[in-house]
Amino acid sequence: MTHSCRTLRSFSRAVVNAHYDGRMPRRSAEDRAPSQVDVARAAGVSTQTVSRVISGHPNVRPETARRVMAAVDAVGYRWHAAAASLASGRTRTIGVILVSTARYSTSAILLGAEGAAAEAGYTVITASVPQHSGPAAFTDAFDRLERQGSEGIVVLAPVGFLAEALGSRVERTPTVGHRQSDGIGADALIDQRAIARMATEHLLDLGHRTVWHVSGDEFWQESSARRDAWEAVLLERGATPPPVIPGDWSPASGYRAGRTIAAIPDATAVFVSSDEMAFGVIRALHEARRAVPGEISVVSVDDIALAAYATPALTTVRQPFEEVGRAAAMRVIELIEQREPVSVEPLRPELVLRASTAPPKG
Amino acid sequence: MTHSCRTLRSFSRAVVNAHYDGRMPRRSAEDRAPSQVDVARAAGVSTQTVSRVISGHPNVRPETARRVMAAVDAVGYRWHAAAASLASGRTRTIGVILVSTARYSTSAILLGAEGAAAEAGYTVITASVPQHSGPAAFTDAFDRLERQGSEGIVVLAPVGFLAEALGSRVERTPTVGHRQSDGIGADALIDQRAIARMATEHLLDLGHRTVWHVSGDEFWQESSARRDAWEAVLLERGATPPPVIPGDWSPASGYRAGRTIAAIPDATAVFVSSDEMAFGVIRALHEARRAVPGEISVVSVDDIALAAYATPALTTVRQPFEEVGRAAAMRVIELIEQREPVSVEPLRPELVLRASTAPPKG
DNA sequence: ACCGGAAATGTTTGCGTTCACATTATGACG
DNA sequence: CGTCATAATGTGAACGCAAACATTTCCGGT
Repeated sequence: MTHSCRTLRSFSRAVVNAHYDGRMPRRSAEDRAPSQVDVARAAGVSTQTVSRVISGHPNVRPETARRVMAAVDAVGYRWHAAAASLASGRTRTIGVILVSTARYSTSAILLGAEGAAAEAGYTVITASVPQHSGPAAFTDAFDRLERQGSEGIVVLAPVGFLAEALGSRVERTPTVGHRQSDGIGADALIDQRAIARMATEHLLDLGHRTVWHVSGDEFWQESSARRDAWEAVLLERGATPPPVIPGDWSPASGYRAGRTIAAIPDATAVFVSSDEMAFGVIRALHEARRAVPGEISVVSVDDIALAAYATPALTTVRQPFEEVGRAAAMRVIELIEQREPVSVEPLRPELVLRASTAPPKG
Repeated sequence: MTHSCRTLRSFSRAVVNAHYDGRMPRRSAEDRAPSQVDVARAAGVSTQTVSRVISGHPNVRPETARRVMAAVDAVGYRWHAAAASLASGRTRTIGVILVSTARYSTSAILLGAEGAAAEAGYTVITASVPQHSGPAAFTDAFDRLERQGSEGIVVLAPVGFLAEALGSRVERTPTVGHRQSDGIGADALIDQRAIARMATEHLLDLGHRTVWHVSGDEFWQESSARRDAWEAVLLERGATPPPVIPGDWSPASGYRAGRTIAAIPDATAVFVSSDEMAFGVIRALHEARRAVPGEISVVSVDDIALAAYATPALTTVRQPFEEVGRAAAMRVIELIEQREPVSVEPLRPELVLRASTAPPKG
């Protein structure tokens, strides 16, 4: 790898390709892969007809198509995506920006997006951004995806500064984020406030006087959205919102929060912003001999596969992650193809009742 | 979407593009995006020089490079990946095939691969395959990735039939699987037998007479590799291997297995093939009033974030998922660039001692 | 048999880049 | 100060495909 001209650093990072590594000799005419020209010759038709058959155009006689496909097999032809992109101006590729923290939700959303994209004939390329990155990392990732030809981009990282970080980029490349309030042209994929509302109301409905809250990583917009909604519900119902106990999505942070809660004598109900944190919370409570749900009820968010196998099994608000991914991908594709959205309904979270909540004692 | 010629179904699925959806008008000369020609004109150099600057070739005078980059900014030039691919014959893209089940390991490995690829200047495209798919789904995914220009492919699905399903494909496109025994040209990324060995020996060393085993989904080669090694260790140490209790990686299957184990009076130690299943096992044991690790020790595999927050905290054999992803990506890239492997060492699993194992009573 | 319109196919051109090779500038050395 | 090697730049062509447009074939209605 030879890099030249460090002085260029100050210029558009969006353009420079840093990975020069020697020339690649052009293949000689003999060992070149067969092209549509070869197929056309073998089938006795024009290259255009070959192109039409390959890309599924109508108006080709079945018999001709059959001949062409036979020729394809005979010469071992393989479609060349790059050439097609160059000629057509289309790549049928969407980019996904994800934060590089391994989590169930990450893979579920990505899988959903990939599936939906594949069904629509699109390919997904990914770019990851280190956790807690600043705006620059996001613009870099965006630029990388754009340079690879993404016709649209899904940002699976609802961070507050996204809209300003991306700036005018979102005008030339359709972009979808998690949330409407990102201001990047997408409808809300899932109503985070509804999640917090369902969780908080569930605890209040059970008879708890108030509900404590372990929040997620402040880096994520979900965290503040849920916190705000939780607070709003409490005020609405005449309860006093206790101070927020900060978390960062990790089980370890949940554990720390759990120790805090265990030390609060009159705490009887907690709304924890993720299942993983809830595991930590419950373990801390357990170690402090505070029974769940006997003394303290816990409701969380996500409904990961393990939620049902916590002790006690977690009552949680399910997020349809895969659907979120599907919806995001479908929405960008609609934007790319300038179609009307099939659905503008936000996805519905769902309260899954299990064993970690109960009415307060007495 | 118009589809024609169903009769073509029988021909190479590897070639046909099913997603014709009307023509896309070619953009007129005015609103066409600026190309290297425009930059060259603005900078007063040849397009070749522009190309050299953009792609980081050496042998360009710094002053010239600066002029070119200024022109790039001035005209708003953006590099066109497809055109470059066509001209150079290289796409700098690797494909990843993954099984569409959302799991921690999936995202961790993928993130690792994406990170390593990005560092080497490669882009990652993904194709998912439904869980429990037959060979056809894998070849389809492989073909999809190839048609998009993947220069190499990472298969994150160590299924037994991979080698035969992929057939000669792996000769033209460098392919890396999880395991050496895939026979698809990759070194073992992680030694599954070592995992089983560490887990089993740990329990035996604690003094247990024998070790029961809850296996993973038979679809995955890991399952049988671990089962074989577990059995081998037992025989080696003069213990009698009890019958395998089948699981499928899910917590629910672990729970079922746990109920089975709870009914076996003399079972004192279990090697569970994944942390998620271990949660299910432990819960079933707990419900059956069988103490862990008091009566029954449990050791599992993965060391997911939640492992430390199970009750009791899971003793488990950690798999370095992200490193696996990195190694896989680096290995394909080495194959693509025909370089010698930087390292052929398989990744080392690691036994993480926590609270779910103990010596047998008495 | 003739006509007209649609279906089927062919011809030409251009997409934006990099390669191979050609040429010109630069600088080290005798 | 001329001579080379080497660095720096330029020229022309090719990459494989689809768009646009041109042409031919087909077929139903008269």
